[in-house]
Amino acid sequence: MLTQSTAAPSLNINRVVPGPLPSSEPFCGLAGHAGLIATEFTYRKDEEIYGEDEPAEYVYQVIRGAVRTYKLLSDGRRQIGAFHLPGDVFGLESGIKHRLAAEAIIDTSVRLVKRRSLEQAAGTDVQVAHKLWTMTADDLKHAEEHMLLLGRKSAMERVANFLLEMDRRLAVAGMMALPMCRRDIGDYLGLTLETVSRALSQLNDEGVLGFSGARQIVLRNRQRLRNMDI
Amino acid sequence: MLTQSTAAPSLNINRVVPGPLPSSEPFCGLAGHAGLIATEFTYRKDEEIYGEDEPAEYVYQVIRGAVRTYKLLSDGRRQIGAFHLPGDVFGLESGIKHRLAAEAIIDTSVRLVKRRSLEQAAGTDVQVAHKLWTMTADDLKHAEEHMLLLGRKSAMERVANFLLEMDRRLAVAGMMALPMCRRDIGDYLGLTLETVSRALSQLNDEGVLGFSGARQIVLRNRQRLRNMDI
DNA sequence: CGTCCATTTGAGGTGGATCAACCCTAGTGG
DNA sequence: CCACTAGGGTTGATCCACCTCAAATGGACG
Repeated sequence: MLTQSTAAPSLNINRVVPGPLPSSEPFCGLAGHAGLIATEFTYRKDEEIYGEDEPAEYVYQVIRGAVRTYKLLSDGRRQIGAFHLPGDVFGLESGIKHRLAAEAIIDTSVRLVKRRSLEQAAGTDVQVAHKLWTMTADDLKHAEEHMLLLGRKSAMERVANFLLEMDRRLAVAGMMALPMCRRDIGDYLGLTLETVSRALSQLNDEGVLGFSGARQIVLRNRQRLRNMDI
Repeated sequence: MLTQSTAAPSLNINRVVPGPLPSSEPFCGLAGHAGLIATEFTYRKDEEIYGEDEPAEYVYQVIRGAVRTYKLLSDGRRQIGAFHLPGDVFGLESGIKHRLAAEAIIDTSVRLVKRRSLEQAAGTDVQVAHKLWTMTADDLKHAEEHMLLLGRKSAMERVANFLLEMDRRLAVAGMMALPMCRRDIGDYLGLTLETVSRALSQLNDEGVLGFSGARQIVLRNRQRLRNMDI
């Protein structure tokens, strides 16, 4: 129900587009490095990129589209840990396995490099090693803030927080086009999709935001949202 | 109410006991390194070790006692991110500030090293750099599992999870002596202290655990707890 | 022995979940 | 170009797991 992947991505060899790393914004400042070959890859909407506990062979960067990483309980309950948008790196592990699964939310292109080559580079270049550390530390910072949200914030505070986060990350010209559905938002915020929908409707009624389509949102009063977010 | 620290720890110079790092289990394999000086320090119950957003000048390792790291909302709601027990490292940041506050839960001794000296060591030694990364990655793994707990698990599942975690980390001879109060447990699990108490009472009634004092717990049926934890 | 907290237990309230229609819109095919 | 359909989104009604408020109990310590 939650995952509708149709084929193991590793089998879609025909979609692999190898190439050198571009010198502009190259995997967050990791490229120009001996032995770092980036490959491009495309996933369709809802396609699995990797599964939980799968060997972590690659590190990914979103080029176009959006990705959700999540954990599942045996009865289907899902917690989305993060949404990854163009420019974001995901799938970076210091251990041997991925600890969350990853799926494309919409049609998505990623750049990927072999984790092994990244670790080799880190073994000879302390700058690469430092970059790996700070990327993981940034993920930890996000997780720590999200624990506070999940453990202690009300539904409205969570939704306000989500809107401000997405506004910051993907608004163009004051408008954001959300790639994810209400269920994804709920599974990110520890709520049901109905509760998310009700909170958004209330914010619309209060004039804090405006819709032009369920996933096209414009924030009209960011300060009110910041006050809600505490 | 939540913090009853009586003095800034940096002022308690009289309690500083400088010394070289012992060669056995030395700061999780980081010592024996040029320029890494470890200092010992003691905090009383409920004393603040560092505050949220305070400059991250030191990295700490618990020698004896227990530490909670947490975030606060402006109205006093608290989310404890982790409990740190003897051997655990905490306060390691790649950025300039601590993103959670830290307090001693009971009288606690820590070993501390200057974060700057650790980063210098990492700048010349890739093994140190790698160790910093894996320590942060371990914290991230814990945070990811805790997000699933906070976002999607029931009260009983959370308490079962907590008991198994503490059993693993601090049980001696099948018995655990919890250093923290019910409020701390609640703020760790995103519950109230009453809900924690009721769950523990129910587990006691069902024979899954036994008390010998409110904080002295023996698990009698770990498998039942594992099933509850999903 | 009395005081002070921490903990337990009880009673009742509520925020968000659940269950159930209904609606809207994009995509499809005639 | 429009009718039909399916999936996502909204809204309403009801329920219940956990919270809140309150009081009793227990244990540690002077």
